[in-house]
Amino acid sequence: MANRLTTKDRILNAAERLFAERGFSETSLRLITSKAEVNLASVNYHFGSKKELIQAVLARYLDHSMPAMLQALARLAKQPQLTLEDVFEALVEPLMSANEVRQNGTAIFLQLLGRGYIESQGHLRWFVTTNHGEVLSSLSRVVNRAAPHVSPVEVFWRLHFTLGTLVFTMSSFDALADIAKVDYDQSNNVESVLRRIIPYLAAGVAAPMPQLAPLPVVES
Amino acid sequence: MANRLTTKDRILNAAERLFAERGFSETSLRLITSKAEVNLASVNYHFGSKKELIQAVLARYLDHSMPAMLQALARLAKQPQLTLEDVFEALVEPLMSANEVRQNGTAIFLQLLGRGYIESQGHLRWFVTTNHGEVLSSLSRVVNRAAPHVSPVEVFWRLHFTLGTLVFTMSSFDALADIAKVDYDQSNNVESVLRRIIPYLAAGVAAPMPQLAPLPVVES
DNA sequence: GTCTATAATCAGATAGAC
DNA sequence: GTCTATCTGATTATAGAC
Repeated sequence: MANRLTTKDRILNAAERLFAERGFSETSLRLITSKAEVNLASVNYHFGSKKELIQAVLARYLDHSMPAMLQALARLAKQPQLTLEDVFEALVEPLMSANEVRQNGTAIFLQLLGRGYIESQGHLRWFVTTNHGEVLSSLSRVVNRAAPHVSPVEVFWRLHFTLGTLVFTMSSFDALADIAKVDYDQSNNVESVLRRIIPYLAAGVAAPMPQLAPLPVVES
Repeated sequence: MANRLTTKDRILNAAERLFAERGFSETSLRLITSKAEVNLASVNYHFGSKKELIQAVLARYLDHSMPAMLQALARLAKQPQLTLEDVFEALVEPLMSANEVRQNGTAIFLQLLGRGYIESQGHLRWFVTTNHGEVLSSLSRVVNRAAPHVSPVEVFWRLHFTLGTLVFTMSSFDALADIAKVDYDQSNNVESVLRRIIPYLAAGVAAPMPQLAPLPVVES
């Protein structure tokens, strides 16, 4: 034992890497336990089921980053003047703090989040929104104050557009960074991409309201 | 037979719906063939394997929409004056033309595309980029002309941010449209969301260049 | 082309010895 | 807590009759 992590932690560490890289359903418990060098049965002993392991992996990041997010948002709420760039800038640090959980934690966290939303593992979406919905509503309020010309429902849409930008980019981070290096000789790490993304998000969220023709009836 | 689609088409139709809704690996051939009301073995007879079925499903949309995209881009390239809103507006119609392939085709197409990129089914990424990479490079050129203050490498990043916005939003379309209806009493269909997304994308792509500190060595 | 039947594999979960 | 061995069920794919 001595200089070795507990079995539980070895499982969590191996699982989060594999889940982020390959997705939840593409990652078998057998693969996890072999990478973690622990016994297959230990997953069920420590976590009960694969579903609960997935939630435990995500919880480790959510419990760490969401409070940091809320704090940052609370600080922003007190600020008298507020631009959208300020808002998104302020969220980088809480996101980067996921690197304290683990090396490359920020990328892993955002990849897991994206996979959680997209693999319609119903239980995950429920798990995230019921435990951490406050972050989104708090963010909505701050954004609304920084961009008062954007209606609340439009803020709702644009924050989800923003989430899509973030998680998709992080899911493809390795491939995209490779192309940027090969085709444009530009080096990037997770933080540089996050900062590269900020002006894009800020400008997008602050864009003029769309002019939509009235909807025809029915259709979905 | 008479008034009944061929077995091959019945499989494609059932498969694309299920793949778009649930993802590729979460959709078994058994589920597909039962929804399509055809025999399980017919998938392998007509397509050879699940992998090839996935590619055939995507190909039907790519072969239809990508040429339309290229035409729209060619028209744009000839235009003397060009704004980014023009560019993205012009792409809505080719995207909506996927509805000619099938009811709700646009949403299905974008969901499939997103899942193809995110479920690291390596073969799919390769399949898409080798067959239709020209669309991206053509789009890059047009965008670069409409927003000359954005460097080519930044255009590269921002178009991928844009792809993320699109596919993530469409993957979550039903859930998001539900929330917009319940919480904000706002009805939406696929086209209205696409048009809602345009100002966001246009503003994001046109945003001022990021000011980045020089990168430290190493790190990924 | 379509069907039944089945092969071959792999998944998550568990019983029970230690 | 950890291990081996195994259960149970699902999956893709195929052989072979019709």
